[in-house]
Amino acid sequence: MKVNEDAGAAKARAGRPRDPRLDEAVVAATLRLLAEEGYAQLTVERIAAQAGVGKASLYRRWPDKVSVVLEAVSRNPERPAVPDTGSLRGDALTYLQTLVRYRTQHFDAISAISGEALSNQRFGDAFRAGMTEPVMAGMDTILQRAIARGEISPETDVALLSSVPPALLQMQRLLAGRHPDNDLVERIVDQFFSPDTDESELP
Amino acid sequence: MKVNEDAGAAKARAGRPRDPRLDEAVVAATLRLLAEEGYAQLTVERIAAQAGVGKASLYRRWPDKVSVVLEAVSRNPERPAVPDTGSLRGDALTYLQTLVRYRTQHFDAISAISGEALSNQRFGDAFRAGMTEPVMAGMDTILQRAIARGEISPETDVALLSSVPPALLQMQRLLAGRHPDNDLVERIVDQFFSPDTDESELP
DNA sequence: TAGTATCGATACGCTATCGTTTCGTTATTC
DNA sequence: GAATAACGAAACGATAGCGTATCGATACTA
Repeated sequence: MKVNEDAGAAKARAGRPRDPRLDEAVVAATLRLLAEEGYAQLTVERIAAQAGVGKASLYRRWPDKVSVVLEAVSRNPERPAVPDTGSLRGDALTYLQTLVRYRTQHFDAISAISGEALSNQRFGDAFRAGMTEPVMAGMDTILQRAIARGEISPETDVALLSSVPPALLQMQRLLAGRHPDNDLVERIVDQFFSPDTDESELP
Repeated sequence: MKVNEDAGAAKARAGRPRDPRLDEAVVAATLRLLAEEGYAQLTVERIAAQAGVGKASLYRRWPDKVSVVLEAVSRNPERPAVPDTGSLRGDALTYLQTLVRYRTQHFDAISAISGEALSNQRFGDAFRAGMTEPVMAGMDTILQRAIARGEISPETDVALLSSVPPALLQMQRLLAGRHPDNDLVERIVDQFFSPDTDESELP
């Protein structure tokens, strides 16, 4: 079932080879424009100009504009390691602060296409690939460990609780118009990931 | 400081008067198209056709397409009364179930412009007018009452907790692709608006 | 050295859609 | 009944943006 001589080897063809840095430049430019100006303002010409790339090179790699956008937002950039500080509060704080620090632009770009995600299958899949996978998976791990330690009830709705940080970070961004900061992360952790600060179990 | 003869009275002019039902038809059509097909697919021609209205009548009322969209999403439709069942759990359950039942389309329309809200001032304001005002205000009242009754700590971050239901309902809509139902509302209420079901204060 | 594929730049054709205008008709005031 | 303004329908001009094609230059294979 061999596909082609160079399908696996990926080398040895006549002509000038493609510059792999152009792929990255286009993706980065797309994310930046999406985050800063929104999907409605996004044009192929502006992506190419922002990336310092000719339109032809872009269309050599992707069949149309939508495909560029979908790949850009569903690519998973550097994923922060899930911390293991020994407490739910510590883990959540560390993880969320790292996320906020390194992935603000990516979150904004995802938000910029969220409107289309409701009515368009491909955008919905890209939204999930860019949001669920990298964010909620980490929170899930953190919560499972907290349950194993006995910090929170085994009946905790982990899936629901995992979606609280990304949902609130995005919502506060929309409501307040500012990027989330460490203060907001602390409020979220205090309210939702600090077992029993005000009620019980003080031994 | 009189503006015009009929500015306040709003009547008594020559010629056929405008039909106020057309305003409603345009707004309703805009919300429906936004919710079902997204902002990127929205055109003036389709709004007019969906509303059964000529384009001229639309442009007689609004200066451009953006203004139509902004008015449609920031109008506040029927606002459900804030219930007073005597418990946080009962209030939250009743209020959120009513919201989910009656305002799903409006929420989806708001989501459809949320991408633009990040990068465009006017859309940001419309998002807040259509989301913050009608939803979080009700949750705020419910939580203040719960604090007064002693159901939850006075140090509860009310603003943050108020934003959990709309944020989670929208997020789950994006993640799961289905409209929120009573089951999801119950999970949210169980997890975030049911004081101390699994820890303490059983007398 | 010949052949080929990529590069940025740029011109091109095509389509979609905005916002305007015109038409004959209808509702209201004077 | 004359004047006026809104009504739906439809044609219109203008523009923006997509995706393609062409250019000379460049980088690689054979």
